[in-house]
Amino acid sequence: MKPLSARFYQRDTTTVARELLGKQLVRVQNKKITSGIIIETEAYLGLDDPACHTFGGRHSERVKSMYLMGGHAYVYFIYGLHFCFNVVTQNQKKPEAVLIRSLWPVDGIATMQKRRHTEIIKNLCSGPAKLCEALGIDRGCDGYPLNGPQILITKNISFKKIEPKIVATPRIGIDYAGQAKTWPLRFTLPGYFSGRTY
DNA sequence: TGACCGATGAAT
DNA sequence: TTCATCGGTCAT
Repeated sequence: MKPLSARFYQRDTTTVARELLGKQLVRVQNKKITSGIIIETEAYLGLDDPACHTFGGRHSERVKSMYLMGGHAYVYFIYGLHFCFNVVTQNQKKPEAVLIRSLWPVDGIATMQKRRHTEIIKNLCSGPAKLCEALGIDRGCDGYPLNGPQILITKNISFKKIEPKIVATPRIGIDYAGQAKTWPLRFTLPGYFSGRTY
């Protein structure tokens, strides 16, 4: 399992959000491996994006990881009970990120079922907070590099195969963001995994 | 110090 | 569609 290079992340955020589809997110914790194929992402475009936590150059303690070089994790706590996992993109001058919204479970499914308190496969990683719980990702993972050993992202399905299937839609849960709520920055693979175990 | 609100999930 | 639930943010 060779992790993606840092250069993969240090590019245009929308491009990274699209190309992360079909990649495999791997979490190693207490010698337990859980992983899944990324099937839904959202791009957050930094200083000029009203939906982004760094909009207008906000630089609080919570978002400090977004100012790391591309290739690190940004994990934050939301709604008083959930965590969301993001991949930092670009560079320190461009604090942008990609929210990972759902996975197709691959490794460690029994572990995920235990952590999620459900046997139902489709409920394990089908949401940003669900996949964090299934993979054991919390605020302690904030700022981790994405080339291991605790968290890494590897190639899996070729992007050429994925690309024709990608559908772009507006992002979820950002009604406050004015015009930006219509920007097509959410990327999914509708039906791609139907007929499989997901 | 305090009010407000959220990149959600689960039950209804 | 409703609500649980509390940290982050920003205005006092």
